[in-house]
Amino acid sequence: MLTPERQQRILQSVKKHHTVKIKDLVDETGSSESTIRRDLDQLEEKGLLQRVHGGASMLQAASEEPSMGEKSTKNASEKEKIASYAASLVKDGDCLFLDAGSTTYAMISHLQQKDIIVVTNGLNHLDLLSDHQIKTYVLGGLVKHRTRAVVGTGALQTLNQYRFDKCFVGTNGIHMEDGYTTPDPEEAAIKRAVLQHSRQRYILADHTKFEQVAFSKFAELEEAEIITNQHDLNVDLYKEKTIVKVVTT
Amino acid sequence: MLTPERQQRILQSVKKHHTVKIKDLVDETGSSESTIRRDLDQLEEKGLLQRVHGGASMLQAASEEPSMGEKSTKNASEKEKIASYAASLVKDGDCLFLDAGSTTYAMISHLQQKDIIVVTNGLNHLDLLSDHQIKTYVLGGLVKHRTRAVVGTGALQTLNQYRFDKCFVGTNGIHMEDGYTTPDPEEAAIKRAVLQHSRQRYILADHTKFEQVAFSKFAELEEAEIITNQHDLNVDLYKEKTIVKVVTT
DNA sequence: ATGAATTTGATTGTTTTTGATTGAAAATGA
DNA sequence: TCATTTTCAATCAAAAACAATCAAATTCAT
Repeated sequence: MLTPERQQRILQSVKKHHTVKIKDLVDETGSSESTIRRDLDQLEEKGLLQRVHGGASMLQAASEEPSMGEKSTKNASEKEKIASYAASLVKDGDCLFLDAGSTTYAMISHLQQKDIIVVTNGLNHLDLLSDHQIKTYVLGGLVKHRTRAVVGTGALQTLNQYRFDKCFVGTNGIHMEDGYTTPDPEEAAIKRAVLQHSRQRYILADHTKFEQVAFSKFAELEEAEIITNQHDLNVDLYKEKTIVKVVTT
Repeated sequence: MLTPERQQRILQSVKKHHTVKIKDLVDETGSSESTIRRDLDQLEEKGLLQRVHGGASMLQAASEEPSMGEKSTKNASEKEKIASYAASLVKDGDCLFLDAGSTTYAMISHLQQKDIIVVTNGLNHLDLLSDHQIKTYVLGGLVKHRTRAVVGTGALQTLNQYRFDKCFVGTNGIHMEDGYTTPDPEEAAIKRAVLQHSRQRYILADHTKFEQVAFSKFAELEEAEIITNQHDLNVDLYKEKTIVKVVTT
């Protein structure tokens, strides 16, 4: 692969995901770590991205949509921790569902070399899953452009064909009375169906999601375990209703 | 091979792939490395491409996503011409299927601002479709990493839910006796099912696909119209079996 | 046809790029 | 905090690509 092409791919990847790990770039391009490192140095020199420990991220100035961009980068390290722990729960031979969303996306890098089958409705996930040679099924249905998720009745029907050992689902709100909620009714329908078809059910949520309520409810607290990170809020109350794993490291 | 012809081929190759390796150009033209090197130097001198270590790439200015306006004017590649014509067949209100593959991919840019619904099994298509805000459904099923297509029984079942006004399908081989063929049986199965569910059926194929036979047959010649570009081969024989549109402009 | 001019392909030694290695630095986890 | 793991920067040898050169082949003009 020629240098300009490789660097172009790197830039695209950074633009698309806001942050990339060197390891993922190595997988994606097939080049060595040294080469990627040199590329990143050059690209930073040109002011096209920002080097960070373990990879690279977009420049602050260049992030066009402050709302969306910030949202997905802000709690990146916390999401990474949650994702890392979640991935450690996955065993060889598992068949799992990965919800669309940035936290579940972060899981993928930690799943490599596991002999598993992944089903997902997150279109952004597919690139990385391909890179890691993970056997992947995608739900069929309407493509939601904003969230890059597959939704709709078609997706629900596709889901009926599958049963999962474990599922990892994101949420926008966790609340004692109102359970798990998300803004989009169609995505909620998917999440609901996924939970119904899975033996073990995990909700991935950083601390900003607690005590929040969004429009569409997709499950009661008891119906899934919560994986979250450490924060001020005391989660003992929630622990009375379901298992809550607080990832500390 | 004559010098102007060779350099023309080089330019085409650069335009097509954005970057080319010298080795590939050597294989493609049958000339020696030295000659190619000299050609590249000259072409760079003229400002028609950019030399990079190991090959050449398009000029920075042109390497940005070419806007559709200029693309459709003169120097459109053969694939572009086919894609452009195919897109012109699409009318407001149509529901259509776009096969995975580069020619159908090229159609997408020409579909903007049409009020249509697109169904596809090509994962690479989704980004562009999203960009153009085209209402899109994706087939569900196994993700074929190499071709970035969705295949498998799941996809076939999903297909049963849809009926198309028009479908645009790629192929690897077109042959008088053996009909339309493609190397992968699973992708062939998809193509077959798509044709069955569509009112009007178009096969997109540049001239290299004629008189070729691949492993898996997915339809007889009569079952679809062919859209191709102009070339030496006389297609009258094929016209006895089905409609063949030869795109000239 | 003959000789000059041009183009081509092979060869040479040089430069650039690449990937692996190593010890230092940073992040992580207890 | 300290030990462990991960990432980093620097270095180096191998590989790939390069520019320069030259002889053979081709083309062209006379």
